[in-house]
This record gives sequence, C-alpha cells and structure tokens, in this order.
Amino acid sequence: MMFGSWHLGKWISKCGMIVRIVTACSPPPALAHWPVCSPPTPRSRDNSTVLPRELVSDPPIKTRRDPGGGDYPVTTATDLTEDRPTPAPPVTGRQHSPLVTRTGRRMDSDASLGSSRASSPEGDSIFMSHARGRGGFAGAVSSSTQSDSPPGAAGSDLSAELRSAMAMAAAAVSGAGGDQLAAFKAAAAAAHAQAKKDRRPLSEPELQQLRLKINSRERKRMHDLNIAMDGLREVMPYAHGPSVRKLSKIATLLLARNYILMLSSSLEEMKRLVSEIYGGGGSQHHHPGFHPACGSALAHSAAAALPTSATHHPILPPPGPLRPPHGLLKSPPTPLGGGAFQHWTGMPCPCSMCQGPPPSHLSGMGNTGLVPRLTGDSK
DNA sequence: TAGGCCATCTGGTCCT
DNA sequence: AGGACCAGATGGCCTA
Repeated sequence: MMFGSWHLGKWISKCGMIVRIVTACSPPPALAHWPVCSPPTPRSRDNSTVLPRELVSDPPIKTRRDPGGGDYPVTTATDLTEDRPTPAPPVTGRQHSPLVTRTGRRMDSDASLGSSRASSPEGDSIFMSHARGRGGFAGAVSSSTQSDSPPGAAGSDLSAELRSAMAMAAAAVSGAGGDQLAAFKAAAAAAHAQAKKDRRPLSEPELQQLRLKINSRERKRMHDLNIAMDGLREVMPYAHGPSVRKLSKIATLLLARNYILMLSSSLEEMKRLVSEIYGGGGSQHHHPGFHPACGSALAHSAAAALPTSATHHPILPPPGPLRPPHGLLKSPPTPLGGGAFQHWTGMPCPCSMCQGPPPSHLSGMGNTGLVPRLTGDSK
C-alpha cells in the first residue's frame, strides 16, 4: 500500500520541520518515554529543544555498514604524518567537473578526493590541501587508505609546520576523548583568536584547524541528528531488532508522521466516544471532565490510554520483517491512495474491534485498532 | 551494475 | 564573531 496522495517531494521538503516538531514537542503521556522530549534543555535559536545530554553523549550509532566498529573509524596521527607521495594527479583518476552550488558558487570538490567515510568521528583523518584561489581553502580529507596526495599539486608538499599541526590535531581528536577534542577545539579557537588579535590573516595551519573544527562541529550535529532519528525509530510501531534492517531516515519520518496523524485521529475518535457515553446526546459539557476548557486534559487522559507501539493490532500481522512504510515500498509498486494509508489519516479502522468499542474497552484500549498498519501489503 | 542510502566536507546564510 | 543550520557535492557500501 502506498501513502495515498502523499508526495515524496513534499515530504522531503518537510522532513526538517517534522524533525523539529518531534524533537521539540512535549510528549503525550503515552509517549512520555520519548527520549528526545524529555528534559527541556537550553534551546538553540529555533526554539527547539536541545538534545538531552544522554543522547548526545551516546556512542556513535553502529550501522549496518560497520556493525563492528561503528561508522567512524579513527585515523591515527600516523596517517597524517606519514609521508605522502609526491604531488601527483588524483590517483583515483576521477575527473570532477566544475561544480556549482545552489548559490551559483563554483565548488571545486577535487579537493575532497578520497573517502570522506574514512574520517574519524571527531577529528578528520586530516590531510588538507593547501589553500586554493580566493584565499579560501578546500579541505581535502583523506583516509589512511588514500594514496593520493591532495590535488592542487603545488600545495601537496605540506610544510613541516603544517604537518605538525595536522599531527597535533589528529592526535587530539583521534582518541575521540572529550578532553582531547576539547583541547583541539581550544587550540583552534586560540589560534583564531590570536590571529584576530594580531590583525593578520590566518595562517594555513590555523585555517586548517578552523576548518577541522567546523567539520567536527558539523559531524557532531549530524550525529546528534542521527541519534534523534534513532530515538524516533525506537518509538515507531515497527519491528526492532538486530536482525532487522532499520528504517531509512525518510521512511522513519514518513512513518512518524503517519503515526502522529493516526494518534490524532484516534484521540478525536475517543473524544467523540466519551462524549457519546457521558454527554447524553452530545452535550459533553455536562461531564465535568469534558468541559471545553478542560478538553485537553481529557484528551491527554485518553492519549495515555492509547496503545503504544508494542500493542498488537488485531488485523495487523505480528511484528515481522521490517518493511518500509507504504510510500517507500519499492516492490511491488502499488497505486497511490491505497487503503492502508487511509487507515491512518483520520479514518476509523474498518475492523470490528475498531468500530465503536464498547465502553468496557475504554479502560483497556490496547486493542482499539489505533496501531497503524505496519506493512505495505496488508489488506 | 544501477540505484538507494548514508556520512562527510564545504561554503553560504542567519541568528545570538 | 561564533555557531547552527542548510544544501550541494562526493564517494563508499549495500542490494536488487
């Protein structure tokens, strides 16, 4: 089944917003364990909450790509200080055409030849190219397996000073220890501050350090984002387990949105049922717990009773092999507007257990059909 | 082998 | 000014 009329492009454009929403929201009681929603912490500029410390400090996420050692192999200082081949054209032979960024700026990514994947988690396995035109420099981050020297051959014979700086930087970061990283960052900041104080342009090592610092920050940012994504995966009503391939990012976001929509519709339905039960003809205001001003309180009470991801829907297959959300199913292709998605979008579940459960079920709403369909081919 | 997914680098922009 | 955020680009890994 597919996501109905959801269009992937729109989804992608909204992904960032969704992440912010799920990150910044206060969790409904049913999701009170939502990690990213726990203790509010100082905010960043966009009013979203900062990730809890425990999340940020978690070890790097191990992915299917590197189940053994994590995704961020550390390159030692040796990798940085070892002699490089004499200037030569990129060994990879890969010819990059001039690239233009979204801002129309030319991006000479030849300087980035080599696998960025081989970078260390906190510090790059750094072998930066010399500054190129415009006074800028394009960082060439190479791995220990990269045999080529940075392009821009003239700059590949790094000075001893630069090598030393790179070695120091690598040594500082290769341990991935907080102290060492902090020391490295402090050194970079100090170098920058000193340059400012002296009113002189940054030297190459300083530029390199600054670039490394920026790169490290960006990596950390992306790691935090991935941690948040994992937290989102954990609370998604989906099969988890080491043998299960984890949801892709886009699939996670799509599923999360549907889940939220489903919960919202369930809440509305529950409100309606409660008003029918207690309202006597819909005058819900007679019920002390359903005064309009108190509606949200009741809503939360209802939400607290909502099934969690662990609840098994009567018409759903048990948690099994992971499948991507409907819209991301690659095979077989299904037409848009499939019935499964309609199940999510505010439409009551067609199954008998979801159709007007008796009041006695209200005390145990574990099977009110509020768990989304998890598979794309379930009928 | 093509395509999907991902991590990373990078420069620009905006905010504090 | 520094940092966060963003988007383009690149290259590696994996799977169909």
